[in-house]
Amino acid sequence: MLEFAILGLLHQSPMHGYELRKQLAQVLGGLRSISFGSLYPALKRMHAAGLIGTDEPDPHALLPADAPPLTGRRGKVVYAITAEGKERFHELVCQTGPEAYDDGGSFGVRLAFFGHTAADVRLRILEGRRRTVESQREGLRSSLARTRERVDRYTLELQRHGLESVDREVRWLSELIDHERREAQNGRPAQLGAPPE
Amino acid sequence: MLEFAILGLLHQSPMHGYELRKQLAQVLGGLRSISFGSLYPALKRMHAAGLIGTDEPDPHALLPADAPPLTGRRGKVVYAITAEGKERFHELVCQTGPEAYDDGGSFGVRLAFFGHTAADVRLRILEGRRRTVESQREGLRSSLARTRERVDRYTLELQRHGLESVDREVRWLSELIDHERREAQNGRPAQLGAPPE
DNA sequence: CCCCGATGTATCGAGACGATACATCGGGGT
DNA sequence: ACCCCGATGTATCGTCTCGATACATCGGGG
Repeated sequence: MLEFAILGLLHQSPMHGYELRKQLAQVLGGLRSISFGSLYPALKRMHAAGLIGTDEPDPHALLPADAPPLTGRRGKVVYAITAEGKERFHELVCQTGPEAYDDGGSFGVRLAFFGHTAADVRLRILEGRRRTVESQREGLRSSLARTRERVDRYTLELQRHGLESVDREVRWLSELIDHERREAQNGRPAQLGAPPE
Repeated sequence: MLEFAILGLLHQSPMHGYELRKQLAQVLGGLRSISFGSLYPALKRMHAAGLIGTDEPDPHALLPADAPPLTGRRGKVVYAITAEGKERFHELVCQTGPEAYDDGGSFGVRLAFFGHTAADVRLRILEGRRRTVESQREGLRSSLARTRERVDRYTLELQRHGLESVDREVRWLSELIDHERREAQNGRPAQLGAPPE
C-alpha cells in the first residue's frame, strides 16, 4: 500500500522523504496523508529489499559558491527507484484482486496511479470496487431497515449519512466505469491483456 | 477510542466479546467495525485497569434443566462495566477537545453515544467537527484549484469526489447543529454544564 | 452420526500512528 | 548584528490496530 505509493511517486522522479510525504498527500486526494513514523520505516524496509536506492551525498562535502540555485536541500537523503523497484511496481500495478479495491485506502492509491495502469486492469479494479461498495450499501440498507425505531436518533442519522455516502460512491464509480467503456470503444479497438512486461 | 465504545456499550448491558463486536459494527454506522485482534487486547487492558470486570462463571458448572432459554452462551466470558469504568466513561463523554472530533473514527463513536452526552457538549463537538471538515474542504479546494490541469484525470476525479464528500458532510453537520439549536430553544431553557454524575 | 456454519476466545507478527527529538536553513524583526 | 521562528528534513519510540490463524463448542440438517 504505502510501498505501492512510494514506488509510484519515485517512478516519476527521485525525491526526499519530506517531499514524498507532501506529494503523497496530494495524490491521495488531499484528505488522508501518511505520518513520518510510517514513511521512514517503509523507506528503510524498501531500501533493504533493494526496491529503492539512496543518493546519499557526502555530508561533509563543502558546497562551492557555484551552487546558489539549490533551494535549501543540502546533504539530505534522496531516494530513487531501482530496476527491481520498477519491476515490483509493474507487478503491483497489474494486480486486480480484492487487495486492489477493498477498504483501507488501497483503492485510492490505485486510482491515483491509473495513468500507469492498463485499460482492462483499470476497468476490473473499478468494477471490483463497485461490487465492494454495493455490498456495503446493501448491508447498510438492511441494517437501517431492521434497526429503524430501535436505535438512537444520532445513530440513525449516522447510518443515514453513511448510506448516502456509499450511494454517492457507487454512482461516482459507475460514471468512471462508463467513461472507461466509452473510451475503450472509441479509440483503441480491444487492448485486452496486460502487456507481458 | 475503542475504550470509549466498549465502555459505552457495556454501560447499557454486560456482554460477550463477540456480541460486543456486532453491536460495535451497528453503532459505528455499519461500515467500519473492529477486529478481534483489537478487541480482545483492549478488553484485557481495560480489565487490568479495573474499568471492566469479568463475570467468568465456573466452566464446570453443570447447567440444570431449569435454564433452557439460554441461547447457547455457556461458560464464556461476560464483561461488565465497573464503577471506575462508569467514571472514566463520564470523563470521556465530557471531553470537547479536538480528540473528540478529529479524524480517525472518534467522531463517529462520539456521535453514536450522544444519548449519554449533555446538550452543550453535543453542540461543541458538532461545531468542532464542522470546523475540522471545513478546513479540510478549504485545503482541498485550493489544492484542486492549484493542481487542475497539472495532474492526472483520475487524481482530479478523486479530489473532486473527495471535495463533494466533505461538502456533503459539512451540510449534514450543519443540519444536526441547527436541530440541536432549535431543540435547545424549544424544550429546556438552558441546560448548561453536564449533570455532575 | 457426522459434518458444517455460527458462536466464541485468543495470539502472533507486521505495520501504522502520534509524539517527540533532533538539526539546518532563510527571513523578518529589533 | 543578533535572535528567534517557521519550514524543511531525518529518525525513533511505545502503543495500538489489523489480518491471519488457531482453537473449541453448540445446534441443526443430511
